[in-house]
Amino acid sequence: MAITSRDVARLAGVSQPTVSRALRGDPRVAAETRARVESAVAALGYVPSEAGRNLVTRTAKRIGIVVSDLTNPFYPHLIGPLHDALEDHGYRMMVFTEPSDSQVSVGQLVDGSVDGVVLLTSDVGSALPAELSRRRVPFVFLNRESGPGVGDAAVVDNDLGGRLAAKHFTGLGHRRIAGIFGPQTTSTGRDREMGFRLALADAGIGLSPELTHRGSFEFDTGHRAMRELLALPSPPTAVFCGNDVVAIGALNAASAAGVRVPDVLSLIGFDDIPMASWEVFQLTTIGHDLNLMARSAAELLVERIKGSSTEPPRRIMSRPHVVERSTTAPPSPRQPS
Amino acid sequence: MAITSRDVARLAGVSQPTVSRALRGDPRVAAETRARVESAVAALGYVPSEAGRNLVTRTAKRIGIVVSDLTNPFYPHLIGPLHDALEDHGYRMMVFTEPSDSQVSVGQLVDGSVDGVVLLTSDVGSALPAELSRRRVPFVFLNRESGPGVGDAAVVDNDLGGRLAAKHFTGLGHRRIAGIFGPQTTSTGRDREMGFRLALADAGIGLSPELTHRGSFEFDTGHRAMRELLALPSPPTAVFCGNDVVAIGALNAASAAGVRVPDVLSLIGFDDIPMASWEVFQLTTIGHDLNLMARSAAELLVERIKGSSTEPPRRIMSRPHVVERSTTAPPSPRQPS
DNA sequence: GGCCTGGAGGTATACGTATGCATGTTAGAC
DNA sequence: GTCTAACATGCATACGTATACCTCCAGGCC
Repeated sequence: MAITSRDVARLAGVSQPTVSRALRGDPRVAAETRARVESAVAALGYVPSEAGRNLVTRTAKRIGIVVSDLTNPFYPHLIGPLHDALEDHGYRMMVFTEPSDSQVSVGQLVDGSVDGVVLLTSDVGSALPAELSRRRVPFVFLNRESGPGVGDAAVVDNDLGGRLAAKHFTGLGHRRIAGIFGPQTTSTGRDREMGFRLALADAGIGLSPELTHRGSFEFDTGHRAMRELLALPSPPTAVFCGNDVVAIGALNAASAAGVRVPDVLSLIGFDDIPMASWEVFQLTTIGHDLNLMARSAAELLVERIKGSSTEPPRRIMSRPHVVERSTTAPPSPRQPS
Repeated sequence: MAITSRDVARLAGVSQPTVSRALRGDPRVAAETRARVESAVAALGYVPSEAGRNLVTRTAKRIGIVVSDLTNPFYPHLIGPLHDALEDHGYRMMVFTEPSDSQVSVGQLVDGSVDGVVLLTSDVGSALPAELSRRRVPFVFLNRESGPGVGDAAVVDNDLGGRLAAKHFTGLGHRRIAGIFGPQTTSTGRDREMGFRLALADAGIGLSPELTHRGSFEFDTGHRAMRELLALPSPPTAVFCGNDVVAIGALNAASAAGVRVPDVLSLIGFDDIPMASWEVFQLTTIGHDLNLMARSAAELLVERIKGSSTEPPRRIMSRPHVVERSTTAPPSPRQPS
């Protein structure tokens, strides 16, 4: 039914392998022959079957992307650049969305249908990376990692980011400070919290349990936690959020409660997604280059695919910085510090 | 290098075809044999090569998704449910992102690497659907369509949605009304504008050029257009936006200009994405079931793949409704109507 | 003018799976 | 006890491409 290279060969009056060679740019085929093949290809509208090619080359030119939730506004900002970077290398993108790594059907990643995998939402200690290693399927962590030295990774210095947030708050004079952190089971959640806590401790400030919230990196996490924080007898004057999406949830809860930001409440997010700069938010945040991080992951993965699998893991860690907007200010004098 | 069904066969003491049959659930293989095969599979960690399978079955169990921009907050709300619906049918998802249909490399869609295609961002008159038809690659339009009867489609009644918006405005007493529409080259942009204009005309209200803006369905479109509308000597009291993302851009511009919504300005969006219900927006909008629309598209496509390609195109059109929140109110008495 | 070199393309085959057909074995029927 | 049918499995092959290897031919060199 479909047109094959054999049909092209017949029309061009050559053998099937010559068609293959002509199309792959093999220098051994004469210019005149190549032209004949190409016109036959055009005449028939021939497109090489990738199944045939995959089988013989043992290569799919496809990369799997494992991500837990596409509707979270954060991930598209990584997946977009990732798609483009992979495309530059001739790879196409297959998306696998499951609530957690452990629910990803490993078979789909090790059946040869992808040449490599990008892990966006792996938990600490996830079994998936180990499984991929065992099967010799190249992979790279992007944004999150499941542990040190497990594999190539493109991440931001989360610890430093947490510290920067803490210093920004303490520098403004805040002392009653809260955190709405990401899950302890994620490297981003854990490291940002750790950096934040350590830098607060340097300033002699502790983080009591009532001022500590944790949850997935979603709008609702920030929204719910902020409601609870505002209901405290003595609410915090400053809140650090695990990422921008959480911060925006918090900001909405504050807005709903009629709490003015930054007058009575300061907020810092993390990531500097485009939404953070929208006028209604003007979110002060810990920024880093998402685009670059995604491209770095693509580069790491492509090199891992090309190179030997025995090279030690590489880690590209970018440096975050404070992006000051309008959700941070000195604590209100009305509030006792 | 990799483990093949032949290795499994050797270990289980059967022939390669028996392994294939055992794994595919062929009733002709004895229970005892099946058990032996299965334990050999487990012992070797065998996973069938999908390239081999694809070649012989002429099927990839993969669906291509063509979308112009993943970072637009709207599309993930379709792609998420779409992914899940396709997965329910055993299909995996390949994402192709290009600024426009015409830049999608058609070869990647007709080389047998996908069994069908979902078109999310086709322009009116796009050549891609025709090309897919010609190549007998099943496809379905989701949200947008390139023309009537071109192919299966899951869409919302955009014309009705536009009418509902107009009626809501006129019902509140607005007479100086503006529109920030989507591109005329998209079915959603065109039909929403048409319905809106027609219903306004029914109420004896025209839409002058100065009150008509158009642009892609992005934040910036709404933002820029709203700035211009607010700079008019006599700004509109109500603005209908092509979709929620545009409306949120407009809302931000209004916020930046210190224009109070809905006191002096009413706004209506389209789609009712989750973001529309955030407290800082509380956007009145034309709602419909995005989840259902995505699932409908998946069903249409799967049936098209299974069935004959000669059946006439089917079109599932869902009915939108007004979701009233806090961006609409009667026009301010200060404003001369 | 024989020999060698290199260019151009053909021949044969492999990739890993699924399946039509042939084969062998066993049990049931008469 | 032979014949047959049904069942379980093996054999052969096809899917469409890429590539190692071989062949053929022309031209240059001595």
